[in-house]
Amino acid sequence: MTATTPDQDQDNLAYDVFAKACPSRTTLEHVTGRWGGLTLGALFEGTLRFNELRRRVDGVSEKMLSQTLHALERDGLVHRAAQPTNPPRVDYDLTPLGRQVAERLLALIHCVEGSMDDVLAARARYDETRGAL
Amino acid sequence: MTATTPDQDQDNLAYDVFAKACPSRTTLEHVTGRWGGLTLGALFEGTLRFNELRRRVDGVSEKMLSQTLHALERDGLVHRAAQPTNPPRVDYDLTPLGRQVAERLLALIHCVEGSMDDVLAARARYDETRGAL
DNA sequence: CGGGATCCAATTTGATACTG
DNA sequence: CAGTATCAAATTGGATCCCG
Repeated sequence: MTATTPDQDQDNLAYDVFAKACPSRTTLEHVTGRWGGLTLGALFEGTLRFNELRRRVDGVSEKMLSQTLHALERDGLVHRAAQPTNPPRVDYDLTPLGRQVAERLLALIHCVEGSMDDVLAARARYDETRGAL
Repeated sequence: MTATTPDQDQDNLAYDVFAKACPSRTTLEHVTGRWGGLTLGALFEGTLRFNELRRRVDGVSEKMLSQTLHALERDGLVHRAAQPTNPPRVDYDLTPLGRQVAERLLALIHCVEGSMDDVLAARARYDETRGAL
């Protein structure tokens, strides 16, 4: 491979989230957004139907779930299987790509959950010293 | 250490992001929020000053950066070192905890960046089939 | 049941201006 | 330089109604 591709040396910077206009930024936002992350997390455990998902992701509205699901489906992270029965039944599950992403996301989530004691302690300290000043 | 702490067996579910009222949810939002993630990512590479950070995180406003930084500092992920010089100089860097979290976050970011070709392809497919319907 | 469309309220965000 | 304060605009979020 000659030097035709500038940024291929070590970091694969074809897409850079730090750049305002990069599409990776919007995808990252779908993934890490308020509901995107929880949705992926829920689906990581297995296939779910719309209302199951809604119950699992505590606090999400129909609209937001629907919207989130569309974005994730469009990005190829979630697969939607609609069955033409009556009443209708639609199953959602992760694509292989979605599974990869969700894995990293869950690692992050668990890391945060596991550090909450430290976080809470830090908050208490911050609030104290700030009030004492 | 005796069995005084109930949830230490395997999953450490003392904090559950899926629960609406759990503090871990707010911390996760600070971390994965629009600017939190990019800020942590930028600081992972090294100490930065306020305006350096602002330049690095393309598109962030003063206000949002300031707000983001406060939240992350309060959560104990970012350390703020202000020097009483003139002009003032303030250095930001990650705490050990922040480093742990940022590592997972970057794994996620790189995973997404590395999958963008697939994502873009999926989007094109989605938009097509949708327009054709 | 699974959602789309709509309307409205609440939040978030971003310029801009100002301070130490 | 490193922020805070303020205000208006953009976005998000939710409740509701409706349809297949």
